[in-house]
Amino acid sequence: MATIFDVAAKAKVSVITVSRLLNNPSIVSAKTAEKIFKVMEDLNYQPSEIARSLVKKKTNTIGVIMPDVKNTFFNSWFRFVEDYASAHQYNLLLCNTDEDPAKELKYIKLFQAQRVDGVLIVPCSAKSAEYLAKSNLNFVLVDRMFEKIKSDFVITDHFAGAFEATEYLIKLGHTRIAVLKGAGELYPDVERFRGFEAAMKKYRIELNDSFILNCRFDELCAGKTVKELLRKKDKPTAIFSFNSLMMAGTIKAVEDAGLEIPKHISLICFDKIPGYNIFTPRIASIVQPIEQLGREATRILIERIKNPSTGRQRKVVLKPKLAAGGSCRKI
Amino acid sequence: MATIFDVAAKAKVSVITVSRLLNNPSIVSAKTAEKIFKVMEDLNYQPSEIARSLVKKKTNTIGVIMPDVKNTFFNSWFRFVEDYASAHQYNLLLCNTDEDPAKELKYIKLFQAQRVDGVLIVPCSAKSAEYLAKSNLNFVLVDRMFEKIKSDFVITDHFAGAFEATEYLIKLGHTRIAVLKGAGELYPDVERFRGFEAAMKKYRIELNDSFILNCRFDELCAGKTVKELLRKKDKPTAIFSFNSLMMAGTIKAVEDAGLEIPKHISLICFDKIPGYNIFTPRIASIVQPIEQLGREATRILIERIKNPSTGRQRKVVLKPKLAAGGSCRKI
DNA sequence: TTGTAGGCGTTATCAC
DNA sequence: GTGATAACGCCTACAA
Repeated sequence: MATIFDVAAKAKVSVITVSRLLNNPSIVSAKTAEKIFKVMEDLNYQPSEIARSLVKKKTNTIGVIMPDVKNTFFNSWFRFVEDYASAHQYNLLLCNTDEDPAKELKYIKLFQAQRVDGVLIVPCSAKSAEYLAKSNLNFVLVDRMFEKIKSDFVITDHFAGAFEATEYLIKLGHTRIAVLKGAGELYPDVERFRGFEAAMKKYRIELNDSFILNCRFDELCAGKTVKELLRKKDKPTAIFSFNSLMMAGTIKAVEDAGLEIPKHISLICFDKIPGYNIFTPRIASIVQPIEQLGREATRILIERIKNPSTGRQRKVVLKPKLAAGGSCRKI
Repeated sequence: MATIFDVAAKAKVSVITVSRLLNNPSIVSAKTAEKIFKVMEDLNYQPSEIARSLVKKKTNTIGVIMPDVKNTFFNSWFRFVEDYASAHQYNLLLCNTDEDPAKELKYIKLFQAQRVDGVLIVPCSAKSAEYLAKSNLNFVLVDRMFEKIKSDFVITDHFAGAFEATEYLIKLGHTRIAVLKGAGELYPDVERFRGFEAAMKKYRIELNDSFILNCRFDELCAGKTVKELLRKKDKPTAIFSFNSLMMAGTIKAVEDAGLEIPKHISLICFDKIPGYNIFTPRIASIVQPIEQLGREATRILIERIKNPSTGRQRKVVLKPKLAAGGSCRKI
């Protein structure tokens, strides 16, 4: 690959003139500029961002860490990030953690070594966030935050979303509501459960332990769990799933049990299920403001990159929206 | 961020000793090594991959260019790429083209400037591939190829897949088969149509022009197109969609028209539709070997990166598989 | 086993 | 308006 020296030599100017043409074209004479441009063309010269990064101490790269691009929620979020980043001349390095804290930490260190200008992360462990906070990296937590860690974050108001969904069911007459939640300490999950509890409390409905179901955030586990639930005598009239994949498993289990939606059971969940637009009835869901989650997070990160000294913590909490659907019925 | 000099100074050794510890630990004495490691820890030192790349002329980065990560097919492909790449110490830069040739070329040049070691691309234009072929970049075309361009590629046998799907319908007794294809010159689309034609010809079924429908590869267009199709007197008994998003649109149009699947109309398509596992009946589909498409492409690319001189063109053509489903009925 | 000098491709600094 | 030189952080010779 041609270097700036080759260009300079062939154009019979000094290296620095070529460099200036690239970075500050106005101070190079038109004649010289034209000559150099031609040589660049001939040599198909592309300035090395590597070398440039080395001296500028800036890579114009943002590292993105998320659980899994296969998840509709995350890949659609990623596109909004990309659009904003790309419009501001930033490239994206992408890594998936599969909710594995070890992978996560590994990737963070990798980004550090790559000297990315900033990190956008949907963290799966408080440890990573702590590491980031102690590091010199600019970063923004997305979708999940940790009380004890002071950092910028952009999240959805999971509490409000779950509260609204629960209230929606209650107002339709449901009291026997099962929730499908994760077993761990993930921020959204914990908040959502708090929202659920709060709504139940507000309407003085007692929680039924056998309706509070912990499982992995995937179809398989949800399918099994719901299948068991539906075998019991004591059935819920509605199921609220904290995750769309678990809802997919739920739907299958419900159909396998020969029950109809919403005739025998009402369903609602967080995020749209994959293929939500062809599935009938439309599953009611709490829709997160994905576009803002992507755009705002990236905007804030770039802001911080440009002005790292700012001590002020940027906290963005976005309201989700309830999208009603035929999957919930009045009883 | 601490540099190798800081580490060397604090550990009271020379820079090169630190460097060696990083690159060839065995030739550094255990005592010195320990001392240096401790300092690294203290300083939270991460060697700069930027500087390293500059001197090694190697970035350990692979650039990935694809139409859209939101598409299930591509994001699942990407994960296989990531797994393989990550296991071989390569990082991934990701860009989406939205099938826009201008964006595509822009991203290729960007990768060139970033000095990525190689490019994995699902190209949307022959021009990009030509540019790549003329450039000094290592690259592998994925899912799509161009006859006139000599390059490594890993693709699915689209012709065979479409042939099999069509034959499947024919053997079920269908002759009035509509195809939903793209309007452009995209390799998979062209090949699939050839496969469709070949199967029809084999069974001496005449093509009906009004059953050959061109549209964009999205739900909306497919929905509209199929809606119109179903309003006509002359209806097909089966629809074969070349893309899963178009199939989603088709399903909606079919349901809107009050038709039942597969009672009134049989459906089959390429790739799994989003939410395929909860939709009933299961839509029959031609399943591409995504894992191999990801793994093989990455493997070949890395092979070429390690041995760029090899002139031999690596061509991998993978067979897709027909996954039957309740969406097709015998007539 | 450890160290010195030079170079990777660019830009910043100071000169002309 | 243009140019020489040092610096960015690391590694590859070659020496000791």
